[in-house]
Amino acid sequence: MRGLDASARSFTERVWEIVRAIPAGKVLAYGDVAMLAGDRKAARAVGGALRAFAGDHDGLPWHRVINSQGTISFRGDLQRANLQRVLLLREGVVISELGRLEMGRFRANLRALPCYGALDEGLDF
DNA sequence: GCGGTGACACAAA
DNA sequence: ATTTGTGCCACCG
Repeated sequence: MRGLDASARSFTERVWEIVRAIPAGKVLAYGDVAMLAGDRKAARAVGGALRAFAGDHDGLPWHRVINSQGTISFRGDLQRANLQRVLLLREGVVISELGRLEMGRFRANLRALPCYGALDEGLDF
């Protein structure tokens, strides 16, 4: 297996590393990040990891992470949602008027990203 | 250690 | 296609 050592860093740090590796113009679902981070079911915690980042050092393309339905998660923060939409459009990501994008076309290649033992859970992709 | 919280996912209705 | 309910996890009091 090509999984890295998950215990090397905290879940949050793993999330940051993975998100940092998402190429411009591509996106990933929270669930995808969770899987790569080694926890298939921790999609929700991924949001927390990015929340914790809020405002910190730039360089983390947090806007490239959306929900599995191909839409931006509002969760009450319209400010952030708008910014995220603009940043994605700026990278060439096509978003419909309903705020949805084609995952099949803009989803980043999982095999090209850091992976923390996701395969141990019997998953493959 | 326990219980709430939240940028989620998925199945069911 | 939409709306609910339920499961799951890391963080923070």
